[in-house]
Amino acid sequence: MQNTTSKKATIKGSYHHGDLRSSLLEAAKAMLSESGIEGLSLRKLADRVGVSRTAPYHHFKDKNELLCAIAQEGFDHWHSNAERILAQTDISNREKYHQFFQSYIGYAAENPEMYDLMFGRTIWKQNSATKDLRAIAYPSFQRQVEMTKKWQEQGLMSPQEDTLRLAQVTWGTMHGIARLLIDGIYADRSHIEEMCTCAVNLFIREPD
Amino acid sequence: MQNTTSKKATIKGSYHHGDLRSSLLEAAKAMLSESGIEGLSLRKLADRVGVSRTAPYHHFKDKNELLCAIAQEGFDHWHSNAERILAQTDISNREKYHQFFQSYIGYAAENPEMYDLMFGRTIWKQNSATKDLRAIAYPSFQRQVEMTKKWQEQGLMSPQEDTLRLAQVTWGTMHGIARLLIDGIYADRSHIEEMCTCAVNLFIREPD
DNA sequence: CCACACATCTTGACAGCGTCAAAATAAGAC
DNA sequence: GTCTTATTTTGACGCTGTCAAGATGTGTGG
Repeated sequence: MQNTTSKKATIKGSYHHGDLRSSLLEAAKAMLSESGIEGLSLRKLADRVGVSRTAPYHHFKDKNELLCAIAQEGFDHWHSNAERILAQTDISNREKYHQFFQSYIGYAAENPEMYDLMFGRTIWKQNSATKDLRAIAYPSFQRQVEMTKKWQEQGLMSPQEDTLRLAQVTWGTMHGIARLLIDGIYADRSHIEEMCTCAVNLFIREPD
Repeated sequence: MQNTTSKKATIKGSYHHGDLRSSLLEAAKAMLSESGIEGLSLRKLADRVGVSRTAPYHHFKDKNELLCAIAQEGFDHWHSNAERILAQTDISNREKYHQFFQSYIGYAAENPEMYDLMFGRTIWKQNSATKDLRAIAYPSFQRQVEMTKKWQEQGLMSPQEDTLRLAQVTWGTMHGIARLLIDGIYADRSHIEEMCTCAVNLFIREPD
């Protein structure tokens, strides 16, 4: 959209660069989707924005903090996606769940590198997630559990199963299919719809 | 077990080191399970085996080829595991599937770094898998599809679903749960059994 | 038995990475 | 207008994967 110069002119009350932090985030997101987490180096990022190698360190403690900040935006984006689907009132619960499921896989397929960052080992494996990121990510699963409970009460899902386990299994399925897709293992983008339908058939009981 | 010196003495008809290749593989597997893919560097590996930094390059074209060779051994290990379970004749089909499912998750939980290597993006994302690795990994899913077909015929799984999609979804579920576990996301080792039971309940129809 | 060919291993080098310390620069406050 | 503070840069260190060239040991053909 607009370049950094115009931003500088707009905000004006800023320091040397304008606002390096958001410029870095913007460029980093672009680099992420272009070349993945492995291809995102702080040096190339700084170069792209036009500052020296160590300039980013005054806005992010280290690379991990930058990655967490990017992931945060990813969660924001996905959450608004999910809310929009779940807020619908003119479709059946089954259809709503189907859309939710497919939209989750779709988000992963369309933003593979972002999804990998949000739900991959880079951040979560060695507990390197920022407090801010945790504050957005943790409620994400909590909501999944609550929704599962509601779906059970509505007779959409088996009421016999423990809610937490059911939520883990159903989310695990979405996560697994997403990962198979984005890692290019035995699954193809063109099969997304059929896979989702199949999964929903297994999880959702027929309406009475 | 035995150190390289004794191996050298045993095999004897070898060159400078004995057999560097298998020593490297052995040490690399140890380093992998100790500190993960990220912690496995060729230089530290060479140091550990007691050779110079570039010695490994005469046995593996590059790091990727070494990783593929390790993954191969992982597939071998898992396959023998799976065969043993599926060969049982004294238990019900349902129980057999349950054991298979739980054993898959168990393997991932007990060998998290190996699982990540075998089914993670490091190898598969940019099609960097060796021919040899492909020759072991691809039939692995093929077998999953064949088993799914058999389970459908036996009335264990829904015969209405397309076999390939069903195989993708059920394997996706195993893969997803495994990943949530080993990446430390919203799932705990102590819940493995319950999660597996829940998943099996969803996938397997009650016996008539 | 010796020389030659070859497999194997080592040393040196290069570019890239994340990150720290110290110096330079610009902005806002008094 | 000076001073404090925020921001940015330059220099450096150790780590990484990998290539080129040299050194060394092994097995083979004469």
